[in-house]
Amino acid sequence: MKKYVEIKGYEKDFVPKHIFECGQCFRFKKERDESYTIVAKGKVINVSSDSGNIILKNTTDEEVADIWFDYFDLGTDYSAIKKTLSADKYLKESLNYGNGIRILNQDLWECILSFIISANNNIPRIQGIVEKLCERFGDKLSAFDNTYYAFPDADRLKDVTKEDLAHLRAGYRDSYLLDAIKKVADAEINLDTLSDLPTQQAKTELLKIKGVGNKVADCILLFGNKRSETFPVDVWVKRSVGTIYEQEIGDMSISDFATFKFKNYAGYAQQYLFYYMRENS
DNA sequence: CACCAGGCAAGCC
DNA sequence: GGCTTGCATGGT
Repeated sequence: MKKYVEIKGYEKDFVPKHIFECGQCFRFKKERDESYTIVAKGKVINVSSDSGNIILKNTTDEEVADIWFDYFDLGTDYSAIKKTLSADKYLKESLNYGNGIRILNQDLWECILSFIISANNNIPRIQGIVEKLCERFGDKLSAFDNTYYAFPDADRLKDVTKEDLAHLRAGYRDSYLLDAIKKVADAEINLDTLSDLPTQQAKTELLKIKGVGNKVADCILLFGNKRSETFPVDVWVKRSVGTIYEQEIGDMSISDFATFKFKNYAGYAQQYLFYYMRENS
């Protein structure tokens, strides 16, 4: 059986380095050949690009159709997004810098726990904590002569205790993780139907979880629930947008202003901006 | 030894 | 309602 897939037609809009290192996802490993090995959707694949073609190793055409096409957002035309957003002169530099970024459609549950962990934390440490969570509680996966671990679902985690979580070294976030696990495992929050709700209601549901505030909820909605109109505002984005668009914002919040201004492309704009600001400050 | 990291909850007013 | 403060942990 063929164990890799080559996908043509994404010449300018698929750059693995920018996709994985722009801060949206935490479970990737850069290999010596500049490819990226990732664990997602309970599977391990290696991602690279070769003269404009996407190369996915350890997968099949069927999985591409069922999983990876959606995960990599391959149905979205990023050239069109960039063309529209570049009408804004302040975004041009960010769009150029982050060329080839795509907003991944990640697992909702994984996003909830990952972005709870992300609060007041730095990216290497977030990655380490998420990895330890998977090693401890996730299913073992074998690929590329190595062992990897899937992200554990809520049911698998439903009986973990604070003591179990202590080795993650997540600090005060332990109780937040436990609250998320409880509310989802007990179906107090139904993740299967979250997509059916209007964005504001979906956000209200997520805000019931301790440790999920405005910014974390927006990240979950954007990266795990296809809400591309959401615009997560962290310190970097706040500083740049707040000064760039000072005249236009008026009494709106930065987030509401961005959704008003960029509409369904707000989430994309945010990610280009965030990546550019974080790498160039 | 300070200060910081993709914020948040709790406690004030 | 908006504003301030404390916060586990590990790196610099």
